[in-house]
Amino acid sequence: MADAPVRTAREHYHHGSLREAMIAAAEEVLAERGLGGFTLRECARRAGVSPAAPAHHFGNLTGLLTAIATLGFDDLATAMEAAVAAAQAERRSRLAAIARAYVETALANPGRFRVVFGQREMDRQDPAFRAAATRAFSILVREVRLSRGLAPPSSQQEKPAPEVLAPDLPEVLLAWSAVHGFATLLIDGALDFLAANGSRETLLEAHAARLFALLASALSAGEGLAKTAARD
Amino acid sequence: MADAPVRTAREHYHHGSLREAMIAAAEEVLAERGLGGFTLRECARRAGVSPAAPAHHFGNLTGLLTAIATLGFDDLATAMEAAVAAAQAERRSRLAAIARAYVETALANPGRFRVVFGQREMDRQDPAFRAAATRAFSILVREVRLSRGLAPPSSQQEKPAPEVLAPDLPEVLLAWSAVHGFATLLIDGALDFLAANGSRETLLEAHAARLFALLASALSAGEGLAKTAARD
DNA sequence: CTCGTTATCTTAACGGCGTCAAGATAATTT
DNA sequence: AAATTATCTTGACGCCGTTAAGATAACGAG
Repeated sequence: MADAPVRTAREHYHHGSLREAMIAAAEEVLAERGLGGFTLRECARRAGVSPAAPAHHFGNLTGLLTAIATLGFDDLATAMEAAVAAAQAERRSRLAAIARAYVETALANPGRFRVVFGQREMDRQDPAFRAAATRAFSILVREVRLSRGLAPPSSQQEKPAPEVLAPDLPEVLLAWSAVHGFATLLIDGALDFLAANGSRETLLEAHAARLFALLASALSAGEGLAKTAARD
Repeated sequence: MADAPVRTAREHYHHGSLREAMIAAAEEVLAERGLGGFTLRECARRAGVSPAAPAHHFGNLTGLLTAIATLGFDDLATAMEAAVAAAQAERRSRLAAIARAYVETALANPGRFRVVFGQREMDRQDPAFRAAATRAFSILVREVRLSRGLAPPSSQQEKPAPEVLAPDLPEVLLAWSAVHGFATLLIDGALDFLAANGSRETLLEAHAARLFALLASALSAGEGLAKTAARD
């Protein structure tokens, strides 16, 4: 909750830092009730403010969701970087580490994760959002290349022009799709039938290792892919 | 639209076949406005009926969505079977065919696909829904096993006890995750930055073949996986 | 065929939602 | 000190899902 206003200001007519308070409230509501129970009015209520107040800061609900999505994407990128840093060991384990970080982030707050991927109307063209998305994607591209024994793209190349990563695009897409799909299936409950009565965290623990190992071996085996795919 | 009532009955007090009419209207709304613009009242309106009428047939919105999800899962399974039948050629192309069918189904009506995977509250315990889900999953399990040169599980085994497919579970999960993730990323617009100004169908055409080939080779290469995965 | 019973649908209302227009109040600039 | 601007409240609008009460049709039993 954290009284964000710089100094008191709660009972003042002007809130003082409503933007931060709204975002904090929104994250709270998402964690507590999920995306389904997410409401602009409820966020305003928790920020101690009238339903119309947020309009000036975010325009409308879409604006608030875009802000949340941007933060969520940033956290995703941060979690991935942290995971890589913690497991610099071997190429294969780096990829598994970011995969695990990705899924764990999704599972830790599914509502937030759903906002990031636009399950509710938001502005994917927003510059800040695009920057966060690009950052996360660049990490993935870099790690996929590393895992295949290739040089990562120059870090100057902030905006990954599609041509630059073209040769690795299938591998990157496979990695992202597999990890994102696993995360999505998990938080949507589509895999619950696999766990007699365990939680989704249990499901993750049970299958993540083998799944990511399989993915990693698929990517490195792909070095000779062109032929392999055509072989049979 | 299709005037479903068995005979006239449109201006009658009793609709006659409201259940079917509601489902048809719901599919229409989903196709037209997506899940975001989906509304029980709008469906009732199109069925030519008061907002309270559907309650008797579906209980509430959740009931309607569960019915839609069941049909959607069934169509998914049917599309996969049809794709396999059309491409019986070779093991590898069978898997690519169902993968393509899966993604194309998602792309053809994203709103419907989102309902199937519970982006809006529904009853995943509903027996009819579970049956449809099990059917689709069984197809995937069978095809993954076939692609690895193994005998498919006996078709008697309608309900795939987790133990039965345990040895292949990582492969099945990778396949499902990759395909589902690709479909999800596509319909959520997360991959739009890859297409300068093309449609999502263009994106699919551009990347599906290489992506699915890579996936297929990953699965068959996994025959020696046990050791690889255990090594950690 | 008639009559009660049951299934189906309508009307009217409730509270909650996102959003907008008008006005009040504080902060900031001039 | 006054004027301007930014911020927030109030009150209203239309739409939403759901419910309760009553109207109407279909149906089975006598």
